[in-house]
Amino acid sequence: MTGTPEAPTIPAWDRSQDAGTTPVREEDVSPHGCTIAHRLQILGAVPFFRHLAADELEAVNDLFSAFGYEPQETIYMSGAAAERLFVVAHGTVKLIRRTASGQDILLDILRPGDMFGSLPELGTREYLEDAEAQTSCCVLGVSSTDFQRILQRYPKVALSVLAIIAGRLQDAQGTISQLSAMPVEARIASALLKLGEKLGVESEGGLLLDTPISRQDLAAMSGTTTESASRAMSDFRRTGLIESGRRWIRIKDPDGRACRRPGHVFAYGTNPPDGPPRAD
Amino acid sequence: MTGTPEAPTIPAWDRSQDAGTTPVREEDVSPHGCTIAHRLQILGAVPFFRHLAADELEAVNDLFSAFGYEPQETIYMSGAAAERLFVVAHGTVKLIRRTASGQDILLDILRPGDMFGSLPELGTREYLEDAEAQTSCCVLGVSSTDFQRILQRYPKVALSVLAIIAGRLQDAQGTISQLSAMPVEARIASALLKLGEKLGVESEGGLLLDTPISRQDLAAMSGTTTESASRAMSDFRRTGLIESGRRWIRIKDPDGRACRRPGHVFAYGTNPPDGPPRAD
DNA sequence: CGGGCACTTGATGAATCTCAACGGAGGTGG
DNA sequence: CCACCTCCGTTGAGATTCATCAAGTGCCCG
Repeated sequence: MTGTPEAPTIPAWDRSQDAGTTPVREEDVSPHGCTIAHRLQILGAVPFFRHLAADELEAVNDLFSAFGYEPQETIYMSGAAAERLFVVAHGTVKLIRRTASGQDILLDILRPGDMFGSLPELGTREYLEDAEAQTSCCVLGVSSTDFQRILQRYPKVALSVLAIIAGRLQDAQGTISQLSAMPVEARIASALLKLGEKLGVESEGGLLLDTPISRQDLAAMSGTTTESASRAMSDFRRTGLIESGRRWIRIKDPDGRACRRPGHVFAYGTNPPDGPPRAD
Repeated sequence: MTGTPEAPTIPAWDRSQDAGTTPVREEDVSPHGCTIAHRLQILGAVPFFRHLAADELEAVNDLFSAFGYEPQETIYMSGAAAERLFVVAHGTVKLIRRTASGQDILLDILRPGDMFGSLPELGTREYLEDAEAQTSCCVLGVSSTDFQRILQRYPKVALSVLAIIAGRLQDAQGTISQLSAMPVEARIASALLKLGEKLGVESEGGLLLDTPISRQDLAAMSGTTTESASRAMSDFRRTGLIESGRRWIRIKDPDGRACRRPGHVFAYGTNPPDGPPRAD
């Protein structure tokens, strides 16, 4: 019993606005966001359920349950039995690996429509990472066995899930090569761009990361310390590449009109668009 | 046209034995290893085709072609159109990301039965990594569209592939946390244990890595330099943990009777078996 | 028998972690 | 509404790991 949502905690819908001087507005999570009526709509928008017929979607929907979490609350912990697969409905969720040395690694930040948790037929019977609510959020959960049945009944869903997981594998491999080859400042820049693509919303002055990202989050994404992350961010701010404050960040020139020049730190993309210059 | 095996190169079956003082015997790759007759047997042993009926397997087999490569030969390069999926039949294959800084990252070493290359329905239309023959090897290739059809026709295959890719994602995430959190020596030790699990064969005196692994390979797996890898290996050798020579390695105590004690470098496993000790 | 490659080892310096201290924002309780 | 307190972010100085540069050895192959 270590955080598996068998007995879902009370949703914290009544959470007061966190925003002060922050330009980041908290995702508006209202109680009816997870009512049975709306879950259909949410599941229907999930990439791998998109192609299901209405009645099929309804059948699938019956297998899911909703769970609410408040910020920083644990959804599951590594080591717990991996018996459930989740889909984010509202808010954002962090996937974190805790290492023996006490250092936390932020593997991913998930938005509505993203899946996480246990994948069926996977050898592992335990979660290998922690899942934690980053914002006030609502997730839909299905048992592994039920999801397994869904995959068997609707092959197209299985193919979509495969594509998603394969994409994540590619991303992870990109992260591996960055951790191996790039200096801290470039890794932070790369993390910012990745977050921008994923969570950015256009605002006057640039891409605003629409969820509270701390220096520690950036450090945990980049395999460094909060101090180093802070130093890099200060540099970027001084150079005018970003604006930032307490748990909010705006990337001033995401498209790289001024940034992605060769030699510049922001030139490091997530995936090199063209063939890498071999060093023969 | 940059290395896609449209026109497969001549197999180099006649390659003379590389073994000198090395205890690593080259995989015995004979020409008939890839004859049509034997391909059925090979494909039937592939994890995700194992459950196909004989006639189904035969139909699938017809879609594959065999390609032979000699050591260090490129199977495909990153940036090339990703239009083919491969399965290793004989030998071993390295997946390598080449970074802009010229540093190579060794993502994986693949054994017979392992798949690599393009996954269908995946957004990417180009390979993101290089695939290179590590030993003399034979691979079976199928076009992405044909593989897509296979997946659609045999849902069980799709589920198996999903499980495999999901497992690789977990591994990759483990690597990420190691690169982020562990010092060089521990990363090398961890790489050795991973290789041991994957490529090790019992031999008197310990687990012998049954494929030629250079210091540079270890460095590229661990995100460090050949010099650092060499220093770590020298330490391990002095401590009696391993034996090694020119492109061969024997792990003397893989089960960790003497090694996996707490505090020891070899205590770092690939995935922590029990809940991580939080540093609260 | 010569050259190249894999490996080793040492010295140096740069990148980055660690430790430490400080300022401000936001939230809490009086 | 103000005082306090905690957490986030910042910055500096010192310690440390690690990459880099530079030789040097032995094995294998041509």
